[in-house]
Amino acid sequence: MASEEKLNDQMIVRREKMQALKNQGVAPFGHRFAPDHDLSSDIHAKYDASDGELLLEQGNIVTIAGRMVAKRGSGKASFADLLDRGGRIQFYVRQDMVGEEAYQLFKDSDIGDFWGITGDVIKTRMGELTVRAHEITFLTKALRPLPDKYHGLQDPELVYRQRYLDLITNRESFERFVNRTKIIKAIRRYMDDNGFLEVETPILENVASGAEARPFITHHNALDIDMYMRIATELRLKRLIVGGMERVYELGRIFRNEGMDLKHNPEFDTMETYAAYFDFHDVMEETEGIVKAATKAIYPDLKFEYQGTAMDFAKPFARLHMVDAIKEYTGIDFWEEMSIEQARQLADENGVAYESWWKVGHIINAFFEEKVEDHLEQPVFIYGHPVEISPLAKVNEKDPRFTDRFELYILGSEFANAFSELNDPIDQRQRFENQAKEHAEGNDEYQPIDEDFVEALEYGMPPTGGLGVGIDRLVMLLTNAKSIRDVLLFPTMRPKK
RNA sequence: GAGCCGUUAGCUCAGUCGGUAGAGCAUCUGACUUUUAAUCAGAGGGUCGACGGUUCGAACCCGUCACGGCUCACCA
Repeated sequence: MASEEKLNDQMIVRREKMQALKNQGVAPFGHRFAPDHDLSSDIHAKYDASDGELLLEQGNIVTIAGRMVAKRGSGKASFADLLDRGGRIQFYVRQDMVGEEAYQLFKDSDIGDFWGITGDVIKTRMGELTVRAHEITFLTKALRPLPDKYHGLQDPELVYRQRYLDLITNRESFERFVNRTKIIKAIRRYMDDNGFLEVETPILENVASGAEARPFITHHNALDIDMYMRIATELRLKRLIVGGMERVYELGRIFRNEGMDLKHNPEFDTMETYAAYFDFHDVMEETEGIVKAATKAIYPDLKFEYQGTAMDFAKPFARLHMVDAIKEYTGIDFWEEMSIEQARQLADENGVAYESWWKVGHIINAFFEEKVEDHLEQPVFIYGHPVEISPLAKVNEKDPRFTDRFELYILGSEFANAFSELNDPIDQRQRFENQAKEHAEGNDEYQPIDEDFVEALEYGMPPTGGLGVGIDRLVMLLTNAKSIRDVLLFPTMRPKK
């Protein structure tokens, strides 16, 4: 509480200035102000190229509002920078133009205060586009000083806890969040344009299923039952396919009670899409379309850099069977039928660790993750995952060891996971039961049996292609962010105490 | 969860061998009617993350804890 916090010299001075404003009849926390529709960025766009003398002749009048983020005062004429959502623009206040009283008010104002400025657009001697104030309106007092105007806010803890300060002082961070929104809007537009219906399904669930992850548990008081925060939207959306919606998607928050690091936050956004009559090849086309539409929103030519690596999304994305990928990078051929003993021997020989309850498919997956994943740089669809690690995917018609599933890999990370959905209720029940068995044998991340979902399948779900996309990961890639925390406005933090 | 690193003025950061705390920005006073991290002259501002220990003496050495960052493990 501020009342308990010790005020430093600057906070005391600003409170005194606030009182002085009140005494003069100026509201320190003002009311409505009507800037015209031009933001600082619009003014730059319109006039940056114009000649200074021409601008003076034209006398273009603008009204802008924003936070004063820099101030270069002088006796009877001052320059300052105003920040609005379009960016910064310099403004110029002269005593002989705004009057003595207003000029004194301006001189007494602090960096961080909000001003409304009406004036003409000019260019200074140095050629900087500037709004020369005719009238200034004090809008809001800042009672605390802003972070260093040159370095911005650097302390990562403060960047995440006090994101508003990061947004004020670090423009690239502000732009990144604007781009996040552009990416998400582009994805939604792509889905809408392709006949998918956006839906919303429950976040509070009685069974947390649809993925292998530990859920958050919460409690509903009136019903006196524990509930789970959803870990996926999968099983709800498939019920809607049973219900005849045919093409649905949901883009929203899911929650997993697991570790946090550069790529993981306990709450994060996914998009899942389901299309009746699609198989996983159709979903690959769809996925490529989504990723390219998202990329285009930021990089129209589909070329960009991520942390120094050049990425080119203009070309078609490569497609590679998981077993072929392992063969390519290790020479080991898992197409050959083998016993669990043989698979374990290969794992031992190649330093791949495994659990006692693992089957051959788990070991194939481990080879992929340890020997292949890191080498995948440009976008590639890896398909044909073993059935053991794909409890919701349809098995391949020709080789029942593998499923009609794919994941999109870029720069060693997974960006999408998709498959021809399992629509056989008998098989589905069997796979849930196998998962329950794995749980008993030591896998603590498993899919609990969702009886209600199996019942839905019994009514008949058409052949369906499903897709899951990690939205935050995609935003990281497209905004050159190293940490997931840099694309989340308010990442999860331990309480400050 | 483990290992390593960090925490000093509002912000960004120095701080030597353990000897009573420094800079820039910001703030305050004064000067200045085209500045650009404005400039010039002066001034104020600190629970050195918290607690404990060693020592005549601790920002500095040791221990515990808190918060954060990175790496690893698990996962998307």
